[in-house]
Amino acid sequence: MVARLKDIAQDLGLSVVTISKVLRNHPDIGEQTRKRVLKRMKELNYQPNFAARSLITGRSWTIGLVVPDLLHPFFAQIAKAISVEVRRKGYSLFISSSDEDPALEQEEIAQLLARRVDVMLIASSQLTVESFRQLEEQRVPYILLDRQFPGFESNFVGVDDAAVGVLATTHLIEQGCRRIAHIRGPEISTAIGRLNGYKQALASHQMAPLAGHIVSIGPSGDHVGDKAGYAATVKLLALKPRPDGIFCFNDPVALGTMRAIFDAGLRVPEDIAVVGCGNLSYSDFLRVPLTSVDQNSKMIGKMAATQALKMAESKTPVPRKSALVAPQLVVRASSMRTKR
Amino acid sequence: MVARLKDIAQDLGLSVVTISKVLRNHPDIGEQTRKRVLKRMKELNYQPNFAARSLITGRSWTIGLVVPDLLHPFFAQIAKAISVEVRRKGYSLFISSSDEDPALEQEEIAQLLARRVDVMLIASSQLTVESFRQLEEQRVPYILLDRQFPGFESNFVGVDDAAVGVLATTHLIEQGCRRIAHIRGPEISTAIGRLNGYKQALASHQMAPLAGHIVSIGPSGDHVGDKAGYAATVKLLALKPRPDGIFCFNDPVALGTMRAIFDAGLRVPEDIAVVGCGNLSYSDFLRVPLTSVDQNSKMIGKMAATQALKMAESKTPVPRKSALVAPQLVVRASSMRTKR
DNA sequence: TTGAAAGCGCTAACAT
DNA sequence: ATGTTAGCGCTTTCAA
Repeated sequence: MVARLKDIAQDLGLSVVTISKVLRNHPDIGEQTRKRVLKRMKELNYQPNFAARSLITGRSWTIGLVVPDLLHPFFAQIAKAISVEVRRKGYSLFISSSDEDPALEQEEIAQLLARRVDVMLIASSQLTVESFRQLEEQRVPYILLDRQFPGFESNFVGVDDAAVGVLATTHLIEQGCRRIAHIRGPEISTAIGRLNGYKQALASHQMAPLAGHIVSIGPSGDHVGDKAGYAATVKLLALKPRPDGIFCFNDPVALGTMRAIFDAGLRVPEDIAVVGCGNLSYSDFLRVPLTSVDQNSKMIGKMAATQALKMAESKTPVPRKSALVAPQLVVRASSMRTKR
Repeated sequence: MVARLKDIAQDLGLSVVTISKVLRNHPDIGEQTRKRVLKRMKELNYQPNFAARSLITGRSWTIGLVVPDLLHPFFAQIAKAISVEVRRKGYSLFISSSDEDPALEQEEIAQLLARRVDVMLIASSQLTVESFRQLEEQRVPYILLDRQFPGFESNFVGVDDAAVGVLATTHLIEQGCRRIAHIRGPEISTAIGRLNGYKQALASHQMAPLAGHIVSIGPSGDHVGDKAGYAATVKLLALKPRPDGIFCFNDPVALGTMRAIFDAGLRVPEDIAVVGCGNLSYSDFLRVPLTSVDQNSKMIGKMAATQALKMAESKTPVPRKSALVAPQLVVRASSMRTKR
């Protein structure tokens, strides 16, 4: 059988409360007693019963994470980083993958809420802000990851998407591109931020997007990003004059873009330079290695975990905090038009 | 405040027990009463307190999953599939990433055990079988994923690794390769199984591995697979005669292999055909798209979840079961030497 | 068909 | 420095 405080108490002729105090490093316990108790705990490999503890403290020592797609390396990396950080403090992590389905996400949030998680971390695939109401109502602290909602104040950790756009676009300009197109993502904060960064970078070089140079992949998710990128690029290639640089919403889109360029008999980067976002692990191994903006997902996970732990530990509500992580450009062949 | 059974009982002038019975669909409750209770539950958005329930039933409605690396698409896919399946039945999933570190894995298992998970699912990075003892002792049902331990009986779900080796090697033979090398993985069941399949396929075609045609990537994990694959391939290319086909332990290794072949001024597949394992998502986008054996990780996750749920629900120990999932060959350019 | 009593393992508040 | 009492929210057993 699994040992309980009561067992240890009986073995040692002490009361349950004394054992409990030792367990939680309560100060007023005699040195002798403490040692005896700890010894016996080791012997029995005692593990506190979290359910019992939760019942009385009202805390579950548990954190919930909901991501749109666990298969996506960006979210997998975040999940991994969070898992590592919170475990150190004795928390365990529920992870749930919503498959980019808002209805499923709602259910998952509800289920984790029923588990009385101490904090919720959500990379939401919602378009509206409704599902966060139940969190507010139940007073469960939560942090949004990666995607924000305009006009909705909340704790947030994610990459600085405007900086992503600036970084990528400025790089293309510096590589000599003069007709830089952007294949933008769907109507979520990340895509909007990158688009804004793109415009901003052009503006600071006295440039502006040419007609038809901003195309959208539509509402499609990452799993079909390459197909959407291909289609979008075909449109761009039909323009006259055609672009000489393309900043893609993300790496899967950039793969489709490069394929479309090759299929048209053109070269990367000589005819068209390409920059993606995400810095996926395969970027090095492509026909033309892909320049990409790294989102620093590990750091996002770490910061989210730190903030989550702070919120879990604090008795009183922690002030809202929005943390933007700096992205980083990783230059590879797909954009190297200048020799160095 | 969050609603409790007691609140509903008071509101309706019933006892807590009655409410509890309605909650669990207990038969002997009057139709009228049941309806009244359910109505009130909806109104209050009642969610049962899992901690209280666990405390008395001894079940947590929780499942633990430990993988070596959540970033690896193979494990991410398994985790995702399991998460989907178990949620349907009202279970939540703790996911933990051990970073291929046996000591960390031990800790994570211990922590999840302390959480009283109903079932443990483990893709172990252990070399020995020690850490499973605590599971046996505490009588927590568990299932090993992907990696087995010779001579150690346990529940297991994974791909049929011998079939992986047979599939890949037979394919290379059929493509006309006659000097087929194998870059094998570390001393774990998956690598050993694939190696055996490789030998077996050669044998059934009256062939045998040539001298020096089996090289190992050593103990390195997947994150440096490409470097290890590169080094191993350099050795193979030095052989006379050199191989005309290489079956690689996994896709990252195959990437390194192809790079080494290109660096040597040779062509894939004309000079050397290459087959990997894992069918990673980028396989289509490489300089030469990579033929790979798919491990059917989604199915592995699904079967593991089904088995786990069966074990969680059953009062008595469920008979041991070892399930091998059939792999599938996905042919791409890296091995297509014959026209069709 | 409904409810009263007991208790799961632990912690908080208050004695001693 | 140690122990007593009470109770967290729920389920189980048994009685009405």
